[in-house]
Amino acid sequence: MKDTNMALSGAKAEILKALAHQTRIYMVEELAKGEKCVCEFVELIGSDFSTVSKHLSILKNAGLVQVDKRGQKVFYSLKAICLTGFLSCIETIIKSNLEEQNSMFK
Amino acid sequence: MKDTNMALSGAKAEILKALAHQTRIYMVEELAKGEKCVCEFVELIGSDFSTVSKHLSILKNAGLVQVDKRGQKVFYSLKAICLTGFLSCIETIIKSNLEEQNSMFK
DNA sequence: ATGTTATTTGGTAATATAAGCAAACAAGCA
DNA sequence: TGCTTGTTTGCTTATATTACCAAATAACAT
Repeated sequence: MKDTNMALSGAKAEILKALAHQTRIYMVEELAKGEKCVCEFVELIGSDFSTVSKHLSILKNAGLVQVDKRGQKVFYSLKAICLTGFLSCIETIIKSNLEEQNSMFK
Repeated sequence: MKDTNMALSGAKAEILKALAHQTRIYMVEELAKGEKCVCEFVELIGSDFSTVSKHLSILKNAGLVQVDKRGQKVFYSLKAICLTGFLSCIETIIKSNLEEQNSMFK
């Protein structure tokens, strides 16, 4: 095992882990449409402030989103724009998986 | 919360979870160079057959890799080609994160 | 001052993931 | 038959993640 390569893979895994959660993917997809404040997410997702805030800080710490405080509110927006193409790759995979499943029943 | 959107995000999360592990990212990156048999991974990673086989089956079940049995050996190759661009997006994020950390000490 | 918006910490409890080991099982090769 | 290569299951142990609740703290607005 080449330690340097494995370490790099580990760093990449940390970022992917930040994204690999139903709620956080949903957040990123909502942010792809435009910035949102925390209160909007609280309403949209239906969890309490504490939970929503934790999810957002995980995305922030991974460098995937950025923060802008304006007035009383805190707005989050997408920082890593390439995430959009990223998620469309995942959609391609999901479609491909579904097609294979369907072809098993023909 | 819109249930249909959340369900889709959940499906995407399942695929990302399959990838969000140091060893499995390393495997995908090795497969990006070309196919490899299980025995090669066992030597490369240094875990036993059981562990390596489990990781590969997680990638296979997520639809990220495909299998080709030839002779005594089982060869794995990358199925979702878009994963390459995928991982380069992650690298961009890592570099960006490092630059921000560095600028904090100037 | 008071209310709104948000973050962070601490605690509990449930669930998920991971690694290693052992062993059973299967397929191809000599 | 025996060897190599894999897969799968069962088991144990350790660690991580998640959700929720409560409470302290902070910034801004009225």
